[in-house]
Amino acid sequence: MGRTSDADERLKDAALALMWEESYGAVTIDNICSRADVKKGSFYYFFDSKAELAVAALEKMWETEWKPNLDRFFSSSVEPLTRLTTYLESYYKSQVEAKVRLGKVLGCPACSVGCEISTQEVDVSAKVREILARKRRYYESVIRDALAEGSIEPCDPAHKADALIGLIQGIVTQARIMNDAEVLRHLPAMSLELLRAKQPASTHPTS
Amino acid sequence: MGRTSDADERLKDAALALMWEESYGAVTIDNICSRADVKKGSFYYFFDSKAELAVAALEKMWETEWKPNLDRFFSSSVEPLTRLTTYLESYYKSQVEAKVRLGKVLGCPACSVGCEISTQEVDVSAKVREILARKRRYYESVIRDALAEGSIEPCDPAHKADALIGLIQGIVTQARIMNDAEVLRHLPAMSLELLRAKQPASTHPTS
DNA sequence: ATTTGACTAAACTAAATAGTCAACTAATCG
DNA sequence: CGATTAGTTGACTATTTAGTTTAGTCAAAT
Repeated sequence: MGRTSDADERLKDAALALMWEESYGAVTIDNICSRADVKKGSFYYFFDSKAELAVAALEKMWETEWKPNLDRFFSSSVEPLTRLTTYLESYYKSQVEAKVRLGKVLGCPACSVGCEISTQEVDVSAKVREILARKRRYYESVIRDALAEGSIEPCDPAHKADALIGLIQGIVTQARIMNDAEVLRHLPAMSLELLRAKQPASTHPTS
Repeated sequence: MGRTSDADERLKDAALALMWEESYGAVTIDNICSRADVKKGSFYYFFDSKAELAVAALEKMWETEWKPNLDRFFSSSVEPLTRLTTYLESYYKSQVEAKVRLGKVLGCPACSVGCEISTQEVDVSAKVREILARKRRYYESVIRDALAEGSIEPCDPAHKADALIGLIQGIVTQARIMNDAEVLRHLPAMSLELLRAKQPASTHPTS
């Protein structure tokens, strides 16, 4: 009953976008409200703090963006290594697009925000870790499937996943720091090499 | 003439420590002043803004910490791959120590701050990039020397350096996000594997 | 020893920011 | 319809923050 609203959704969208384009600390509640076209009173009607909104925004991002996207690319019907390379290629493209649209390479919001606030905001950190752990499963299953299929050299899947995640996150962060999407261009090939893929696998030519 | 002061040095030290333990955005000029035991009037006597101080603090960090440390570990008198592994092992130890001392894994200040402010503070970003580029040379020369020596499989040194830096930075960031220094434990071994070192090389047992 | 310039102290202003509140509006249900 | 619940608004306070000012202190060079 009563009236309904999507102001809370607009707030989550605005918060995510601003934290991503700038940083958690640089964004104020006023900024978020004004971008969402919501008054401060309404903000506090829905959320108690910026941290609480950030947690909700990250969860929404997972549910509406990351998960659907990952499910699409990491479908079991696709060859394991192809899941990975097509995903990373699309990642590269999306960062190129962001650079064109905003003049900035934004990288990964979970990693950026997580790195920024891990020593401060406990709840936000926990949500970031949770989301990164969910994403990890996709990578790990690629490795297991590739291993079963024999398309990569034998290895310990958990350790390889650590290394792969590290490499990807590191290169993505590098791209943000350098504000240069081209850093991401060789990421598919780098990943395959890290995994010791037996064949070149279907990656599009990369220079 | 006139008197001398080390207030500016204390400000740089305080700024670096705070940005590292928390984040660039979470730290205020008042925080820095109070940690450095310097009054705001003196702050503005030496620096125009937090950004300017941050640039000076990062440069000081390079000059007094990073460079001496890197020169020590990456001495040409040491076998190329041993330079890398001993450096990474000491990195692991220092992060374990930070965790004990502060209860927090801090990661790399240049990467954390760089990632946080790359879309906002132009001057600080430029300094971060400069410092990361200087550090890159040490990695690249390890790769070239290892290649010349035949201790790693043939590769393109520049591309390998990209991947190695990505991996290291990614794992270090991961350690900060997870607040878990153990993430760094296998970094020496991971790096050797990424480089395709021909022998196990002198790494202490890991796992 | 005095002068000069480097530095400090503390109190100040102005702006930004977080957070509150009570009155208001609109949708829904009986 | 009118009552109820859900959401909105703008004006409000209190605090934090950046940045300024001015008078004064101290150390070194002459």
